[in-house]
Amino acid sequence: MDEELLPMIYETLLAHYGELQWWPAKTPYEVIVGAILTQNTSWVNVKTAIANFGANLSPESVANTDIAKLAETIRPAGFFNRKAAYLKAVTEWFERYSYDVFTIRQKPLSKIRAELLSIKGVGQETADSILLYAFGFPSFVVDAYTVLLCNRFPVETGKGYAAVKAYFENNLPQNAKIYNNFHALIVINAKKHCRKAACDGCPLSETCGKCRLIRDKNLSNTAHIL
DNA sequence: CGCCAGGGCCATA
DNA sequence: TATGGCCATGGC
Repeated sequence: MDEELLPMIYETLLAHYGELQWWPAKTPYEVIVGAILTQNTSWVNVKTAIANFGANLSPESVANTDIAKLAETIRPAGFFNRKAAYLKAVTEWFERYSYDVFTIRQKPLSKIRAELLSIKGVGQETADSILLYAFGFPSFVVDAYTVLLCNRFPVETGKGYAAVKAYFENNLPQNAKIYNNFHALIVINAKKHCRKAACDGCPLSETCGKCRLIRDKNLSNTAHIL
């Protein structure tokens, strides 16, 4: 509908939080591990699981770790039996490139994305998170917070992961740095303001449908009292 | 106590 | 293609 709405949301969040250049991880491989572990799981639990690796958070170490022990290491992240198998699978894929991010970055985005999607345990969001945050490809990440945001603004993205992803990529410059920041900003802001009725102080309160709803309700309550 | 968190797989229709 | 059950922990 409004061609400028999405860029406006981005600029508003950027002005409020600044450049994030995100993913809380020290290495690309740690991004990969985090992307698997955070599937339907709070980041607090993921942090605990990652801390359990100690100095063994490397693809070589994971490849050489017994899967039962790996599962025990990541236990706090939940779904640990499945995720241990997923970590093994994605690490095997990474090994095909000798754990070398530079080599991967020379390949076409579409090829790497297809390979990631063929790995058991790597769906679209996880694939895009890895592409964008571990490797720096311009591949927009759609998550639950992104859909939440879209539902509260008059943006006609269409339904399904691919449609939402395409909407963002078609209405923003195709730029990894912007995709990186925007998704990070969406997550940070949603965690801070979209839970319960925590719209107070939300930088998007002027245009967000839910923020406006709550504001109008409060106004009518006040008016009623007066 | 129940709900849910930066999903994805698999069986079923 | 589209649901629904399942996986599991920890914070609130």
